Amino acid sequence: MSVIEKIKLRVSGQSLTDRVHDTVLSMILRLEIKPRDRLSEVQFAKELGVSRTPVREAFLRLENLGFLDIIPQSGTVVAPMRATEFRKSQFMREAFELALVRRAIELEDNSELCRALQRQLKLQEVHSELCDESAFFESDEEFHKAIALHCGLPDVWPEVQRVKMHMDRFRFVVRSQHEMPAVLEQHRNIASAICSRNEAEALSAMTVHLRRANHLIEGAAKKYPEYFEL
Amino acid sequence: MSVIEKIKLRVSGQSLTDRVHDTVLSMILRLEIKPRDRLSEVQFAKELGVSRTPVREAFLRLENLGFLDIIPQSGTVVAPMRATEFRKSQFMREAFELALVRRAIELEDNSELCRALQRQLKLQEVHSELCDESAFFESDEEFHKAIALHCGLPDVWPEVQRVKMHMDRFRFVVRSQHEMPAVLEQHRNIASAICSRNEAEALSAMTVHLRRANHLIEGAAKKYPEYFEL
DNA sequence: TTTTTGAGTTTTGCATACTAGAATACCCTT
DNA sequence: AAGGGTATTCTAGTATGCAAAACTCAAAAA
Repeated sequence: MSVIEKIKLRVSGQSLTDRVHDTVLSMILRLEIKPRDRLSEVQFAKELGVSRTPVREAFLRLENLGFLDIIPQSGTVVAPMRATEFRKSQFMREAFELALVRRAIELEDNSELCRALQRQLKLQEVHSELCDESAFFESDEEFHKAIALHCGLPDVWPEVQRVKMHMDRFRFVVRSQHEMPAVLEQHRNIASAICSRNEAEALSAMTVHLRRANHLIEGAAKKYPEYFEL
Repeated sequence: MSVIEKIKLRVSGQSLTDRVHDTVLSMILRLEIKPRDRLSEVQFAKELGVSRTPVREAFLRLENLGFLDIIPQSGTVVAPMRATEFRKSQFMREAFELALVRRAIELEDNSELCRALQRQLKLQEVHSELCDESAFFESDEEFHKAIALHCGLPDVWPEVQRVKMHMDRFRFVVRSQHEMPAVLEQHRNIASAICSRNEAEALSAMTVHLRRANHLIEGAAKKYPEYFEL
């Protein structure tokens, strides 16, 4: 029997390939299909009511993104959470976001950025009090996105998002329910340091924020060894 | 008549898709097919003696990489050199390589890295004297690659390479024949600053190096406006 | 002269059929 | 019962066929 019970095309992109891609990616990130789970092009095609072609093209995209391992003539599996992948993503995200912070501080007029950050902080206060995790998560993204956009680098944000997805996948396994207040506090530190143009402080605060879940990984690897590859 | 005269599969990867991908990418980077040139899946399939499928899959990969624009039901064109793409790639490469330099300097034992850098410098001296551009280019890559590898981040190098390709495409248009001595000098500065663990100097030298071609872009855009999209 | 419209061509998107290789199951041998 | 070898059954890789959207261009109408 399959690992999949019932699937539907979730997102309505343009092409079938896009929709299948978004659907499968969402399932991977939410751990509805788990690392090392075996996938089958024909099975997904049947479940989704499409042909193999868009499924295959979606799988190829997901392999490029590092979420699937396609073994020729053999099979396709959800990529295990690799220590190397984690280190790589961690490094890349730090490199991006710290460089963005530096730019944000060099900005001649950062008032608009500061307003945007404050707006998200207010939202996060509310979401934290209401324990609305998904809304908090969304505002979290907007917070980081705002920095990229106001630096005049809107194209960089999708790239940050790309590596962020991998980190989120790791973090999803070790998610602690009540980390919203801590994250909010870290965001406050980042925002205040940026707006007061304190570079050292801003870089430090962002580093702390981005590394917050690092020490939890090995615990998760012990708890779910079948997900990991170390 | 086609923009393509005679093509052969150049690289012998594993799958046909891989080979087509490498072939077309090489043609794009060498400007054998030019920005805004119209491509056709069927035409390439015929020329290369394969079916549409591997060509299509290669095209999709190249679209993801940002080298092709696929317009549904209309056509596929080589992506023009976009100012936004240039800024993005420039930012990303700086973020990566500066972060790598920081790590290299924090390395407890960087003797091996320094030896590797010196080795490439020696090679570059020779290649520069012999005016062997392609060999110099190769050693240039190895120089930057060495930094990533000796930081214990081998997985990051392919990512650097990925954004580097875009920059190289820009630089190919504005290539000045006799820049090898200047590049060699910049490499020397970088290597000596890294090996003497002078962080500020190393970052500055790397920044200068990575930005060396920036001011030439607008000239190139005037000379070949049909390649660019500003 | 300008615009429109419509037939025909070309394009990619998607579906399906086929091939070759890898994994597995099964049978035969010992 | 265990081991080895073969046949079957999966898989992804590739080829091809079909459909629908978009572009071309010429002819007709305003």
